[in-house]
Amino acid sequence: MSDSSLFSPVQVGRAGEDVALQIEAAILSERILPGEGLPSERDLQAQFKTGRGVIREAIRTLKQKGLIEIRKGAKGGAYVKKVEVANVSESLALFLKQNHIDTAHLAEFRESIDRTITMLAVSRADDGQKQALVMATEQLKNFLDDSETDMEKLAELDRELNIMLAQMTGNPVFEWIMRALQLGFSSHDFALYEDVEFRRRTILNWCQTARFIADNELLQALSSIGAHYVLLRQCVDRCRGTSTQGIQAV
Amino acid sequence: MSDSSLFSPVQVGRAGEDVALQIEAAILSERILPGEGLPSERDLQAQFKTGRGVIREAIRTLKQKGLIEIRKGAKGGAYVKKVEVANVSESLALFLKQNHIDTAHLAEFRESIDRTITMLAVSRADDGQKQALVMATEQLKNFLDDSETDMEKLAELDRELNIMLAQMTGNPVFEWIMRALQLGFSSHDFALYEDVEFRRRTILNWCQTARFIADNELLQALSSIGAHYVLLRQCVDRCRGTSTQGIQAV
DNA sequence: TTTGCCTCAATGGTCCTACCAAACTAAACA
DNA sequence: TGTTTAGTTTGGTAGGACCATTGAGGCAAA
Repeated sequence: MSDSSLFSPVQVGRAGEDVALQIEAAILSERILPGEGLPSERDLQAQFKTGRGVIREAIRTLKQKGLIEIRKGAKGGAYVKKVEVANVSESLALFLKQNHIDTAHLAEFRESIDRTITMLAVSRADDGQKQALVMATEQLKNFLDDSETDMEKLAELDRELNIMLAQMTGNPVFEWIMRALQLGFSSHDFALYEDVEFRRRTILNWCQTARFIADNELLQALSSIGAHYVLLRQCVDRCRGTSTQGIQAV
Repeated sequence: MSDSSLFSPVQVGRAGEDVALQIEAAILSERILPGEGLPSERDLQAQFKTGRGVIREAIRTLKQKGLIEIRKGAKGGAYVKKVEVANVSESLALFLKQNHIDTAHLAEFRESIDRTITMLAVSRADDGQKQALVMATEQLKNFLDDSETDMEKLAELDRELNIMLAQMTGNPVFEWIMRALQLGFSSHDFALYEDVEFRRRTILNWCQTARFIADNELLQALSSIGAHYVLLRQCVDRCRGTSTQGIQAV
């Protein structure tokens, strides 16, 4: 599976950490490439001159970090893989959840990211991408009058739209941040689509935004983004306040 | 340490995952609060009706996630703690590193964040905070003509400045993102301070930016932020290109 | 009483051995 | 030739044993 002289026996204390660090270093320095497999637990046990439990804990750590995946059976073992955005978002979500993030602060952050993304998308995306975005928003309209709404599908579409927009910046970092944010707390966005009236407005707002972007109307697109977050804030307020309160005009 | 009926025995397959999930759920639902301790490994082993190895692997997973810390000896065990930003940044750094992020794309993202932060800081921070920022930048000047530069100290100052600015937005999300970004790849920024000429310009740029912010000169502050990234790009180009190439005028 | 030392028990860290379950391989067989 | 079956590899689990660390409580000396 892999070279034998890559690792050295463990010295003192926290052997598990040591093993994990050595293997992680081997992966990060690309001495072991994604797709390749580590030696079996029993082989590693021999190479590191340690107990199998130590190896298993190290493997566990690396798996948690997203650096490897584990397969059972013959030809099984730990296989190096590329770290996925999902790992970052899980970590982020955990942090946000345990630290009781104010949704208003989160919304403000997302709004700022959205505005930046919109600016970059308008100035960099080609006409094909912009048309594709408009097309995608048109699909949303199918959910306008659908009484028995498939929320799953709707949320999925919304997510794809956000990511499509992020991709149009030509900068993958924005796409990743967007994916992390989405995975982290899509729950908040759900609220927007739960209520019929908010759903209608949100969908129409998406269509409007896409059209402005396609027409290179930056300022109007930004304005439309702003309207989206006005909707979001109203929705959050409404869910928190007296639930029978009516929707105020935008 | 903790209630006895919190957990239930494990059923099938991946017992370790199951245990980890149950404990994680108990932590996230705040049935166990930060500072409190989990039962000892041997107690958990009894409660979950499983082997000690399984418990240890679960504990390892939670430790990696940053949900608990582990102490040895009497009164030792797993203690619940708040997830720290460092966990998010480590995860982020791992992702960025293994996916070979283009520094130009990263810089663009950081620049956009910096601009947003600056806008919010100018409009929300009180005069005290703004003065404090100016004061802090003045400290940088001590490093202007210092021949034997303490890079550690300088980098630390730079980091604190960025975080101070992020705090001035009044939105903790920006502070956390900034911390994550800093921890993730401060290495790139180091380059700016390595070269004497770049260091001089960067320090003066910081002072300028702080003054503009203190004077509520938003546009000029943003312009100054832009200049910072022009410097950064030049520096990166220079390091990548022929190393003897001179610094072009800004 | 106070201080310093010592012992002891609790607990995580490591090692080992055994067995089970899954999954791929190859031989045996129809 | 195609299918079934037995074997082998490998991770998953169980349980026991011992070590190192650490905190607490007791004991003795000042």
